Amino acid sequence: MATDSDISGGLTPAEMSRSVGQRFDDYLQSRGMRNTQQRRNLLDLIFSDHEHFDADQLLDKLPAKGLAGHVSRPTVYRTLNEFVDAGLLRKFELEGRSVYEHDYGYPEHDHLYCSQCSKLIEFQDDRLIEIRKQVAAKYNFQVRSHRMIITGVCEECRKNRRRKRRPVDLI
Amino acid sequence: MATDSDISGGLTPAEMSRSVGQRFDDYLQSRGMRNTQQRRNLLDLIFSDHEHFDADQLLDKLPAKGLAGHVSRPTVYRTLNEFVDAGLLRKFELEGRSVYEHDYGYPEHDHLYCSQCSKLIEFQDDRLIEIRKQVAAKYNFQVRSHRMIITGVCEECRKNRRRKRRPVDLI
DNA sequence: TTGAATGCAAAGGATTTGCAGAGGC
DNA sequence: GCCTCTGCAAATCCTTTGCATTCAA
Repeated sequence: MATDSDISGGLTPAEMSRSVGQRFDDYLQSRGMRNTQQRRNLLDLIFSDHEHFDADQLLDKLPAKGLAGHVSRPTVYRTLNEFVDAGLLRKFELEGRSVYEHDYGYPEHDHLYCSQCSKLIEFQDDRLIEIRKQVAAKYNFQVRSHRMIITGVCEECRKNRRRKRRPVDLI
Repeated sequence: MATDSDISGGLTPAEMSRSVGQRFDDYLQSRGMRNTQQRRNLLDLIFSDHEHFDADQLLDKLPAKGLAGHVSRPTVYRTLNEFVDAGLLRKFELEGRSVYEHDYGYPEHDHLYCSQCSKLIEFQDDRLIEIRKQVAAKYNFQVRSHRMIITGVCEECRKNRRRKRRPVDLI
């Protein structure tokens, strides 16, 4: 395990995007929803790489207002919820914001979170699944999912620690 | 392990409140801050039991506005941050809100979260600490803390599942 | 007395919603 | 053409902040 690329399923972004697109089409079909330009724009943008992102970061990556391909803020939020619903994205809370990552076709994993530079590092450890299984059995709890986040300081920030300020603040 | 009472340190609430009070006094002293009526009210209320809560739930437990012992909303928020700072409370995010639980004198643990009734169940498993240690070593990551939440449906809600609606919605 | 803390009102940031017009199917 | 979707503006929710007053030390 487990940088972002180590952990991926082995498909190219283009292949991934195609199969994700099919799944989303099915989702739309089954609900009588429409395959709009905006939904396609967002899906393409999101599945062109494997990064974690929040709504604002996604908006920043979109063409500016007025340009072709732009999508409004409310539609971005609405569509992100649809993607989660369709099983394409997973959502979790970090520092009061919603953060999204690929779900469909992407192996289950957890995260290290650097509180200095806000970087998320993925890791995978099967023992977590074993533990959650045992705990669930003990409490007669029906598991849907889990989320483990280890917070601290990443390797890079440890090296750069001449000052205590965040790199972000120094820009 | 581990209902709330199983997991606790074995002190009575009164004993706990006393030692927590001392720690908070030290915190205030060391920063030239004042031991106000409002801070005492909140500390007493919070450490009279071991429940998880958010700011609104705490406000609901306080005497109503106008009555003795009431504390305003901004002061509640300010004081909760102080308690976290002082190491008395731990804070985490759930469904977009900040949730608080006892930290000082309370063993490290993780949670099962019921998505139907919003109940939090505590559990403790030392293997998680071992895993986080190993993962941290692999990524040369300096751990400060971790948080694991297993989401699903609790025993009670599984039994009551004649309807799919939340108990909350039925009231 | 004096600076810190409180309460009020208002601001702030993230996200959602009502509605009229645009656009899939 | 019908009905969904979009974009706009405004609302909502949670939390924080500015400021005059109150109060602990």
